[in-house]
Amino acid sequence: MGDVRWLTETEIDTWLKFRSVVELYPGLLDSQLRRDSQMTHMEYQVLAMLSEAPDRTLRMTTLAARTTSSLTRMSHVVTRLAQRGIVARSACALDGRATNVTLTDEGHDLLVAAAPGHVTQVRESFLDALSPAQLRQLDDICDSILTRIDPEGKMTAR
Amino acid sequence: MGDVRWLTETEIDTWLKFRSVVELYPGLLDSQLRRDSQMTHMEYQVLAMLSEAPDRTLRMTTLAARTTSSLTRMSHVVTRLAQRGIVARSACALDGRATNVTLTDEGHDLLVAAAPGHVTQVRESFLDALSPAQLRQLDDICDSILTRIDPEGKMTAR
DNA sequence: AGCAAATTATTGAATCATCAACCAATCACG
DNA sequence: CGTGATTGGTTGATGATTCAATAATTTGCT
Repeated sequence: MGDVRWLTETEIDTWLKFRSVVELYPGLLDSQLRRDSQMTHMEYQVLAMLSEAPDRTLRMTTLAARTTSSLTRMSHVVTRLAQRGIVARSACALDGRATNVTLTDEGHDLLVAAAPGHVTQVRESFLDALSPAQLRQLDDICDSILTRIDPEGKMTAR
Repeated sequence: MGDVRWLTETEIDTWLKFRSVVELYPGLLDSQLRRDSQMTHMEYQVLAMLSEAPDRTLRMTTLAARTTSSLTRMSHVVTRLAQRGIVARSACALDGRATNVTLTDEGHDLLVAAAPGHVTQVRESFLDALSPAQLRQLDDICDSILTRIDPEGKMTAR
């Protein structure tokens, strides 16, 4: 239990900026997708990950890991998407505990319709805001941070 | 209405990492503060900003801007903090529309008790994860992003 | 002065996330 | 081969955030 190392002025500045970004960014993504495509960013991410998976199907745990979601949260998200006919749940033949989630055709149509707006948002607020050098720097920076906050890579599996 | 510029593989990689960070980070801060100090990160930020203000008092709008919060959200947060005796609302003498929010002594004690744990969390998950060069890079990167997502600086006033 | 527009803030309903508790299936290992 | 531990997943209650609507005050203009 050593003493706390308080932050310097410079550290506070950088920290508060970073804090603003992580606090503001999720809401930005949510509001564009909600407004234009009636879905949250987490829902979009689910559709995107399923659309790239074999048979457009993934297990709950995998889906949660690929979208940085807790299993609990994913369960609620999938319940809502299933009620809307966007995904379908099914039992996994290989493991009786597991649940498979499949993207329906309807869900795929929804993703196709939502993608341009979302990609444009990502370009305008992120990719086009930074130089190629900054993007490379940020890639490394995110690696370092993720190593600290999710050492096992449980939440960030690819 | 031009065509969408889809993302390259490299862009997708960087984007998904960044996305993971912004998605994971707020929850990390919340869970440490909730566990150790019975408050959310937004509540901590309110206490921190008030503690540095003259008379430990700020107007709602200023408080919202300094904590990257909407006014609506801040109104709810302040209602809860006031119920717990951590802050006090009062009318602003200069502008009949405005509300002042003041940190109580009890609130200040709570902040003092919570600060070491929070600062340690910030060091371990952020400042100590990055080199001095990376911190400088990230400072610039955050400036660029914030310019895009909050051009007027409405949410990020200091 | 007088009135429209903008600013400041609050409220209530709906939505979403988190936490704790739980259940069922599989694994590890004596 | 059985039993305790682990893994995979769901549920319901609680709490926080957003959205839309509303109200009161001030500002800008003529």
